[in-house]
Amino acid sequence: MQNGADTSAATECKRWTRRKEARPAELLEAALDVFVAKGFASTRLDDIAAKAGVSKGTLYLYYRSKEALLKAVVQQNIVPIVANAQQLADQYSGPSADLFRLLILGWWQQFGNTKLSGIPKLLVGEANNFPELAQYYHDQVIQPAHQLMGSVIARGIAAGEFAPCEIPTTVHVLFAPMVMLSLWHHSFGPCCPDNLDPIAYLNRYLTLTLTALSHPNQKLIPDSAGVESGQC
Amino acid sequence: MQNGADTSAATECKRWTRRKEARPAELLEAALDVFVAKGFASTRLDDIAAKAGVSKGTLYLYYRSKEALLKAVVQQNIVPIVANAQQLADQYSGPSADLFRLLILGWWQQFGNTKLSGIPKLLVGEANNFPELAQYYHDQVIQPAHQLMGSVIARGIAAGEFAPCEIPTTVHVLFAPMVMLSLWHHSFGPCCPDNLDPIAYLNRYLTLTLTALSHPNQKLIPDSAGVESGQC
Amino acid sequence: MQNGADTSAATECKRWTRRKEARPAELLEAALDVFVAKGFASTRLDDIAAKAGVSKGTLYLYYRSKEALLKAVVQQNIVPIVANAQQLADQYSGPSADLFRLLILGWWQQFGNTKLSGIPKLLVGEANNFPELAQYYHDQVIQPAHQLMGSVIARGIAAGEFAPCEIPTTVHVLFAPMVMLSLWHHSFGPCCPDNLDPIAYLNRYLTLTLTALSHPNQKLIPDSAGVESGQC
Amino acid sequence: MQNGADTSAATECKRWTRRKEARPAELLEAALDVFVAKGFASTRLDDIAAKAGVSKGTLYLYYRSKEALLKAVVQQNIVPIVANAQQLADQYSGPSADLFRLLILGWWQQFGNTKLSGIPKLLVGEANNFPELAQYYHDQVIQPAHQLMGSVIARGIAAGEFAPCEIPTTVHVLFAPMVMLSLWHHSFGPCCPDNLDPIAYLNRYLTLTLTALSHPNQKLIPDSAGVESGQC
DNA sequence: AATGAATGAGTGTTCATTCAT
DNA sequence: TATGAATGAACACTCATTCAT
Repeated sequence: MQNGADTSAATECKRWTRRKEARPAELLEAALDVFVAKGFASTRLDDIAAKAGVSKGTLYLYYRSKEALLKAVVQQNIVPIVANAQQLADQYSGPSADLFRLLILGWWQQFGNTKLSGIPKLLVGEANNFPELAQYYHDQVIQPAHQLMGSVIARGIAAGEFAPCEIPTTVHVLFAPMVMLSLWHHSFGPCCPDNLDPIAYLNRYLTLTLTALSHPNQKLIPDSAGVESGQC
Repeated sequence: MQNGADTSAATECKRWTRRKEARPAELLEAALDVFVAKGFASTRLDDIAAKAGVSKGTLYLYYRSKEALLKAVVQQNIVPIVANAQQLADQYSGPSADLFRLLILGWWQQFGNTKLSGIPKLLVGEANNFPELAQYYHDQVIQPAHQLMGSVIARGIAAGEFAPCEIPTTVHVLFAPMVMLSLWHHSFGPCCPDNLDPIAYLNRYLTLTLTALSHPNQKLIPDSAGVESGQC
Repeated sequence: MQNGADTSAATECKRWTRRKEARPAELLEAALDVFVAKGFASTRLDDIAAKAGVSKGTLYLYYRSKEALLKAVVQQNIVPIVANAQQLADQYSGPSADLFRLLILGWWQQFGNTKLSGIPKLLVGEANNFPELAQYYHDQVIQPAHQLMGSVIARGIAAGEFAPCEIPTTVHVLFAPMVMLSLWHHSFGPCCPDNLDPIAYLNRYLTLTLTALSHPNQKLIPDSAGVESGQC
Repeated sequence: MQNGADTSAATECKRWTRRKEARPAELLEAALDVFVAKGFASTRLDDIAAKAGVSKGTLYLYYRSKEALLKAVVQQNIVPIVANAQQLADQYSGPSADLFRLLILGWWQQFGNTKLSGIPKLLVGEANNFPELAQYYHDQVIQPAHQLMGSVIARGIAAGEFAPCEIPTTVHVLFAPMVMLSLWHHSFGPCCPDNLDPIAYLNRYLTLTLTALSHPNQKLIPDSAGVESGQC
């Protein structure tokens, strides 16, 4: 339970009053846990209610439907994080590589190493079923996060730290390993003995990424190599 | 019922024979389509049957259950792919960077640019519900694929093309963007206007990756920076 | 909660006192409205509470259950009406046809043209579910009302104004159009463009009824015509 | 079970084939029974299924929803009846009073004395909740039936048998006792000891009605009497 | 081999009722 | 007295699975 507070005897006695205010957060936390563990469709509202220590009906006092619960989980937990990171970047003066590293490590501490890291799995799985939610997540999280990483890279290029490159695509590529770390943790990770060490993974990621960014692009694919798009 | 045609006895006979043998593959293809589009839980067997042009009961002549169908979809489609790639690598002689590039482009043509690319999304979403299946996929696909990429990198290091590095973690990091490309295509991609161009993505990925691999690692994170693992 | 006004202590006090006494009546009025509009089962106590401007819990301070509320609605509203009519009839001296007409018009003004007219629909719909309530309504309302109309007809026959007839059955027949007017108003009426004009209906009803009552019965159905009862 | 046929040994053996065709009718009959007994909202689909001897799921093979079931009950049972009556009237030559009587008695035998007589109660109770259904019933049943009765009265007036009158309103008034007989049967009737004899009721109704129709209207309500419309 | 009618367990959602405040 | 948060039983509806044909 993230929040270690909440339990001094003094506060405890105002149980009823506190409950009412705390309930939504409690429910959301339980919902997050179960959604992440089972996926959206396989989650039973009973499970969430049980985990939150309330009856099934209580859920409906706070959230209109199962889908609304999922939406709330996403909205409540995700949006603030990107804003923090943006602020950090705005105030930072120093080498862009350091800023990049700082942001990645911050991501790890505030998101990746948190139960919140289960959310991307949820959304990837349900994006087709709830396009509106996917859109929301894209607009509120992915797009700003990409924006942020892009601005850091641009900053580095401007300062001559990084080699010039096409930024949006670069960001897409460089974001992938972070997201995959989340997904792995909540999908194959638990199944596999060769458990991935996230710290080693992050260090390696940073090394590779910053090495790549700081060297001029090699001409690696001759123009004639012709990678062409197909169907699908 | 799927076609009103009461065709001639002759063709009827041949078609039936062909049908019988082709059935399992037809069913799996239909299942793949629907599973990928809706996710496991939201897929109705009715939909798969309808798409395959058979009755719902027929599915059970070939597959014991919905879960078995999912397993079959995965097994049928995935296993062959890695073997091909391994063979290609074994026979290749030439620069490791070129081999790397070849494998990535092969992956794109045989998997990423195919409806098979929907499978990772499926498995990520259901790994917790079907650990056995996740294990299977890990053992049969992920592990061999990582093995392969690892051997290519080792080959490059041995030849002095790539800088020495810790291989397993590097592979994890470098595989991530490929998988994410699949996932993106089947989750957020359809929702978002700034549609990602896969070819540009792959080119940028190769450039960044091979640049990083071919340069000695910078000391980017001072030992004192202390990234420490937490809970979760 | 229903109004933001924190009025002065003085009025506040008076209002509260008044409120307390008025509450049951207010609740019943709200209940009547909603029951009539939606039917018993489709009525939510929330709706009644909201309409009455109280919390749902308050309803239970005054009425044991939803069913009790329905009973109270019926009891509170219906009983007084027949008594008034009976009194009117007792005091009346004059042609029986005029008395008949007076009673019908009184019925219209005090009941038919009132939200009370929604009650018969309620009872018809729920009679099977609440036999005790149906019994109560029959004993307290239908039976006395029939009694009254019967006495008026008997009075007319005794005075030679009406032709002799079997009274109880006649009353049943002659009451039907009145009840139907209520029911129509609260069922098909609102759906249909050819809106029934109640006044024209009542006038026509009176004309037909009094014409029929004041003429000797024709022999309309030969004894041999044989209408025989069946099952059901 | 209305239809005494259906059960010879020969037909019985084709059980499966026959079932499929017979099912909808069986379900509708069960639905009619339960709906009439309990009202729409208080009817559980389980009850209908049990009464029909099928599982709950089977209902959904034939009817999309509870509401659709109600609609089907109404459509299947009601519409044909009016058509029959219209045909009878079209072919009849003879005194209009006799035709009137014939139609009323036909109504009794084909509808009033049948479980179908429970339908009006249903519709009156649910008209507000399903306006579309009410509209349908009005258009398909009430309106044609009124039309028919109106044409009979017009025929009588034209032939000099009946006194001239305003027909639509008259029809409304004269239809009421028939409908009420149905409603009574399925609401208060079962609760009350003074059980109404339908045959006596019908005879009395016919006598009163035909007496009224065949005499010139008395001036019963002086113009000054002023029945005026009010609120509601 | 193929069908599709039938099943019934399972789940999201509603709502009358209760009770701590 | 009044509240409204909480409950939990109840029910419509779904869908994987079965099986007589």
